[in-house]
Amino acid sequence: MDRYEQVIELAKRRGFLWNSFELYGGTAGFYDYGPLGSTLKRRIEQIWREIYVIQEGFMEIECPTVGIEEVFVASGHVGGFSDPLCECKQCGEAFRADHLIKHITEDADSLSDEELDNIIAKNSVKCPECGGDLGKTYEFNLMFKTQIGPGTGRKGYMRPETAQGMFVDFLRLARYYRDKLPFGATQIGKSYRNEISPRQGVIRLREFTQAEAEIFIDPKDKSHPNIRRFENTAINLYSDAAQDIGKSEIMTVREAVDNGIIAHEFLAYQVALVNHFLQRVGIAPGKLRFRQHRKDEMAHYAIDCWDAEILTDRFGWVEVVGIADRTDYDLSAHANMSKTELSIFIEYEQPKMVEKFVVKPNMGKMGPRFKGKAKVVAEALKALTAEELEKEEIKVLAAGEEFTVPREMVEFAQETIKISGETIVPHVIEPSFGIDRILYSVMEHAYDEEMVPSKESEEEAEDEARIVLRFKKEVSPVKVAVLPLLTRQELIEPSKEIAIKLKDKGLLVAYDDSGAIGRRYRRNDEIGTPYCITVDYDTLQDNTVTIRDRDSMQQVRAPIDTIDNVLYELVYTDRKFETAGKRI
RNA sequence: GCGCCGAUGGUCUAGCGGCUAUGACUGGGGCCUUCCAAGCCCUAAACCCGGGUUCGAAUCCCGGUUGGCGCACCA
Repeated sequence: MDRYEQVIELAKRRGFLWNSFELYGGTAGFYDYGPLGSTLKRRIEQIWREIYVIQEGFMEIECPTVGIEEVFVASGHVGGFSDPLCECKQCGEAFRADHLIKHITEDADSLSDEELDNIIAKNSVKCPECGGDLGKTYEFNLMFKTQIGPGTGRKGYMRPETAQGMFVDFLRLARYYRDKLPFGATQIGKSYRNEISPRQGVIRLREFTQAEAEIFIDPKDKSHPNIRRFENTAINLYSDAAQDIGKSEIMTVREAVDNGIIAHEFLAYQVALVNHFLQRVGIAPGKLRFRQHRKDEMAHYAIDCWDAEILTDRFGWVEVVGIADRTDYDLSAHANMSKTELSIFIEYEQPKMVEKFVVKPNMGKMGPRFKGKAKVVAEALKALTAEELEKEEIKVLAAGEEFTVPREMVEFAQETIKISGETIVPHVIEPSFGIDRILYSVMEHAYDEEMVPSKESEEEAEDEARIVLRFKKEVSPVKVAVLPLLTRQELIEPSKEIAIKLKDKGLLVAYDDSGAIGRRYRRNDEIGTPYCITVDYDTLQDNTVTIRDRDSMQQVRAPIDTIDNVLYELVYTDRKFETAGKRI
């Protein structure tokens, strides 16, 4: 049993992850989050929100998971998110049809399926594997298609990423942020991709949770106002160059920027922020690296792109976050599609005075003379020089026709114009998180089997394994278990009272009075509960209980009346366990 | 999508033509129990689905579903 199997087995058994639709045999690529999984996921998302929404100030929005066709035509997903596949009739191997004819045509990737078939037939392209005949080319689009409304209603797609919602809402967002760059918006939600063959459990799903931020910045200023926060943070970088020698390198953010390893300060800040987030939710720092996209794997419009990768036992390095400078690609694409300018007006610190040659055709005179052609003639005039405009009879070519314009119909002058700013299309910095993958990684990195001496077999000295999920206290689904030492009414009653007190403090509490105390400790270790409170007979004498620490199995004794505050501080602040009570 | 290998209580598993289908752990109820999976009693719980072969199928064959691995794919 490898680590993956151990984690998945525990996850299934204890209510973290279940195969969806199991009752009906299940379907690949879908997972249910059970009671603990769902809670764990929410805790991870909550930390994400704390960092991106509260600290960074990128407000969260919520857009539909179904999108209309235009959105995904603009984003390129309708055309580009599918691949033309064609299969060998003999051996069944599937190939990218456009790749098969790359050596024959130049623009192979822009051809239709029919055109691809034609070229394949004309050049009698055969299966590269076995030489067999190739079948018809078909498009495999990775988006789930649906229909909006009844009948022949409008075409819709399940969104393959949450990002488009933020781009589509750009103008509204810009207004919300009062037209000041940089600003950003975030979204946490489900996205859908009809994967050809989803595998590897929760690593590749057909329905998955993304957390994305779209940060809009000034293309001419990619510094970050708060870079000092991370300047000296050391990060494990696996740059393009480092990949050539196959060894990542730990360096500070400042070094990475100064040496041009990360394209610019703003992107470097985002890389550092992701690093901070992943470690806070419990990813082992030694199993985390940032890999730069190679020149040939990066999207053509992107300036620089880094993937956060986490080392897992079975799958090796798994990509969990992508951080990219996508330039103005997305906004420009939607601007073209929607025929709406998606830009921001940036005011200069000092208005610029610009000398400009201005041509002012007198439309009141030109209109009657040139009728319907007046507009094109006027446009043509604007392109002329002062010298040409000074002639008595101005000859101008417009719409393939020569027109003669009398001098008095057009004025021109050298003018000084005040320009107080300019319109720019912001660049987009996009950190995009795969929450499901992060959740699995958090579980795997938290999973630990520890050998502890067994009480019973002292002579044989047979140790037994203690399974512990060493979650960060912040992310553990259950924060504290309350356990009467024995199943006796006089201990049960005060235990339940303590549980209520802790719930009132907002802590997720488990109460358990079945079985021997040791068994209950182990049950809670297995789901990563950081603290157990035990009520014993001393409690009835002096109103104190024991608090047991999951990682060290040490106990302290603390009074009941402040137990809720103590637990809260242990879980959510830096308060040390040793300070929680008297060491036993 | 192709190829190879698997699928038995909640979990892990035995069985490989002839049962009332092993066993362990877990779960529930009870007894006992003063701090790390103790003991005793009781109890619940499974042959992935559909066809076929056979007197008889958990077992053999075919198809499907599903899981793992390899290939392809992975904006």
